[in-house]
Amino acid sequence: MNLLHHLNPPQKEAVLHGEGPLLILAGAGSGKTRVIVHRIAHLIKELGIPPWQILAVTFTNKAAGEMRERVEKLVGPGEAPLIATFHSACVRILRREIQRLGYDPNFAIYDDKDSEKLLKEVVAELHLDEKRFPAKMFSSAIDECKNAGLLPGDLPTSDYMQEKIAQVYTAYQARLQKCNAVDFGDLILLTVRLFDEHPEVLRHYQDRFRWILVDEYQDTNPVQYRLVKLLAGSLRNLCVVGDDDQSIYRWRGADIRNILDFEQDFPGVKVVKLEQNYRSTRTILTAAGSVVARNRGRKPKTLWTDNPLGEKIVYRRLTDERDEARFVSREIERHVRKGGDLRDVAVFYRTNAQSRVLEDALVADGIPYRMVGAVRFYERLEIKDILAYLKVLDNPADEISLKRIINTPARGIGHATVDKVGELAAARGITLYEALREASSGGLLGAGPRGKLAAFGALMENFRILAGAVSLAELASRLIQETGYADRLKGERTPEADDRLANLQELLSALEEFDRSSGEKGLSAFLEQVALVSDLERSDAGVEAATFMTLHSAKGLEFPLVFIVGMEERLFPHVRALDDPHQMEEERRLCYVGMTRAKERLFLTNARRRRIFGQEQFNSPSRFFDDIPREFLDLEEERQGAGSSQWGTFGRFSQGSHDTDRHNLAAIFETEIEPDFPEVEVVPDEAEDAVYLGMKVRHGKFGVGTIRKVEGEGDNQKVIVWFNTVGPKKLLVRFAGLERV
DNA sequence: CGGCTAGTCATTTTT
DNA sequence: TGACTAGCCG
Repeated sequence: MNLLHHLNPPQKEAVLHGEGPLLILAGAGSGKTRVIVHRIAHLIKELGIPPWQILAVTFTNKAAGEMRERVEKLVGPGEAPLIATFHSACVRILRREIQRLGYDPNFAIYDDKDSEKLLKEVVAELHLDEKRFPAKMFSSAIDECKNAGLLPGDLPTSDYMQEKIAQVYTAYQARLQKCNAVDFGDLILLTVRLFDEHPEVLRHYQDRFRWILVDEYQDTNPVQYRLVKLLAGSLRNLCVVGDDDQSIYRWRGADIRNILDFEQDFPGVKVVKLEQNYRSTRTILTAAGSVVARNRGRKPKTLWTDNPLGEKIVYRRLTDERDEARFVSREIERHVRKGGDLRDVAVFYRTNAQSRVLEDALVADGIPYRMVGAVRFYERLEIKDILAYLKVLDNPADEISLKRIINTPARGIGHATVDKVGELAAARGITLYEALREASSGGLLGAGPRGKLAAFGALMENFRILAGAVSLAELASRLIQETGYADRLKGERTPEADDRLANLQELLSALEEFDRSSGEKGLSAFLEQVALVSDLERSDAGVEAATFMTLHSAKGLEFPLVFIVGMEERLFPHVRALDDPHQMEEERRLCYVGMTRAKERLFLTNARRRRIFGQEQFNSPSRFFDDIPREFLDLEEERQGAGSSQWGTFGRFSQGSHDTDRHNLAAIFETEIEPDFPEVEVVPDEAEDAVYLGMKVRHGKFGVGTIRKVEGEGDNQKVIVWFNTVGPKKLLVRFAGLERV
């Protein structure tokens, strides 16, 4: 197979580049992944590089998975190199080497919640006032430090606050180490520290990974950059791919300078620009480009496309957010009526709070949707509880998990008891788990608590023995039963408790699957996957439903039909960005990312009036409209033949005089639109035999319910179902996938 | 221990 | 406005 066959000249150039640093500036929709995948295949198949000498790094598991799949298609199954996220690549290294830094190889990985809990304890121990020094503040400060690659000793102690942060950071790290745990930031930072402090280890990995590729390079933070630079060493076979215009994670420590200054940092670098877009219509691409073109800190580039001009971008200013949602819902319905597929539709918003009213509207119209990044499976209470048991079995030093389960379900071990054991542990310099055993025999506690601790200790010891003997699914199943966790939930007899039980069942299925596919890799491996993957691969990706997500999670995706809602000043761009030019540039990039997700049709909407935190707001249209050439927009007023001449002034506004101009523009954008989209009139029809009043049905999302009303017939038939969990829902029978119970 | 209430806080969140 | 949480009381 000819690897170069379907590549354009710059793509070929990037694929064929040999040794030495390579920077690929890949605009939106320019075939970036295609280039990386082909480059990897080229290294292996043409240059004869052994796959194990190649390391490809991405930011998400999803991206890594996709890339691996595509590489395997080119080089054959099992022949792909290590393609991993930054975090999982680091875990791999740390599992082998972390003893050099004073941790055990079975270290736990704390998520944000776990580490904040630990931080709270640290703040309390240092007798700091929680009001003046909230744990959250330290949490983000420490996170920033870790992103920047700073150890506690690197912090300036000039002012009081800095000093406190350094103090808490130091104590926090000590506590983490005592728990034999690391947080997300540590995964990267400890790896860098390992390389700094143990040059021979670094040399080993430099020798191993001779070819390195980094995807989404614009999102790397300074430690990640340092890590990459260390690994690339003197061979400098480093290929980074990114787009400065799509850098939207500055607030999380991503440093856009990593990509802007790459050429200075790696003299002699080969730079390839991928500027042909294969995704969007010319209208969409040009409009998006004009929004981001206003930014100062960007690499000059011009995206172009051979695609047709396509339809105009629809702009609508609606009365309020509910009206806006109904508009979206109606347009989606129209798309479906024309024979369109719901999987082609995505709705993006700036803040999660906006999703709710959209959900309501789609539910009311019976249009199925799925929300990306909503409640994560592994973050559910009951799942975290059972996982905490597993974590203690795997790593008894894990104090946070131990404290979580010691009285869950309730077994009469209160705070006072735990505190006493904690003091004992501190005094003896042993772990809480070890102190447990001592306290359950010594004279520290009264007979009651002592007995309860002893019982808990015995329970855990039994499970530890069991853990070595049975499968993970079996272990967890017995854990759920024998700790009384299941009984407690069953006793509640509420829909919520039933949900929880169902979730636990799902956890068991995930464990079974892991037992089957991973070949006895064991508890540590499973917990690691949980920590790093954060969500269960849900099989609903192929379900016919519209997709809702924040603009941030939209990066890397594409849809034929895209809605961006809430295009208003103070919402998008967000209020917090209004007085910070750097943040404003990021908002612009975010807008660019959102718009360039659309392949064929783009809808931009906003609301004149919006309730935010119970407050009415009247926001003018987003300033991003200032930069979209007027001829690319479909405004309703145009159809009515009004006001088009006013558009001559469009686009001339300078950033400096924004506020007054804003009002002019707002006036221009006030378009005559039906204030309301009334509910569809429907004729009840009870003769239909597929569904009937009073029928008990099950819905994939809402569970079991009873049909209270049937409306319409054929494709448009709707039912109102009274669900046990969520109450009444109106559903389109065709889509609801109702199952008779 | 657990259930309630009053007070707080509200951008985005790949791992 | 509404979701979450710390702290109090039964």
